[in-house]
Amino acid sequence: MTDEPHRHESTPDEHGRNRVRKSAEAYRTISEVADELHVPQHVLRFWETKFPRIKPLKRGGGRRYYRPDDVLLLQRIADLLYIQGYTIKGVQRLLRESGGLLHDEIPPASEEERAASAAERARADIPAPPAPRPDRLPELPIDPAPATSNPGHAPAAMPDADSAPLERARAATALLRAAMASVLAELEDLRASLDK
DNA sequence: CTAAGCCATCCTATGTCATG
DNA sequence: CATGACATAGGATGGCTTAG
Repeated sequence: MTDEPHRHESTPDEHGRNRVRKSAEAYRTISEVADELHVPQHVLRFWETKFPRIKPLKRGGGRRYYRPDDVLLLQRIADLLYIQGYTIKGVQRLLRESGGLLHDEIPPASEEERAASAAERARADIPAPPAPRPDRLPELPIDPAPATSNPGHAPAAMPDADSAPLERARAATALLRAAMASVLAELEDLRASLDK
């Protein structure tokens, strides 16, 4: 089979690099996916070992080519891990329990799942991991990726499809940044007073 | 016998480095 | 860009000893 991953026209990316812009259906290399998700490459490989459902195409030399489906799934995993605060186990269970459902259909944090995940955390005594300051950060429900409910059509991957959850994630990130900046300022003050 | 304290080991979720 | 080995920090777990 000549499953040559298809590329598309080339345009400079936001960094000015002349990067190949791919269509929604295009296959992506690990570096592209890592860039897109803001996750280091080794983390993607690590996830591959933890989530058997992540199965990028491998071509000669062992190079990975991620399908849009894979990218979506990875996006969802990243969201659950980093935004929702699930553990890998929790995400694994979500995927398992969601049966055949994939990325765009991972049960949007039903009460049971929330409870199960909370129970798991309680058992492990995990304090709501990336411990976003509860008094400041907005609740980010596992988005049901509503826009993706156009079965058989353009992959949910692309911009508008997921923009709402993306916006929420961005808002949360901005708040986190602000919180971290103030913590950093405090630490610097402390250090300054210690240096005296 | 039981509770408490200490220590070693394992696990998790990455991160780093070497090498191909 | 790939794989694999090793490192890390914090928490969980289990075994052993000691004191009441």
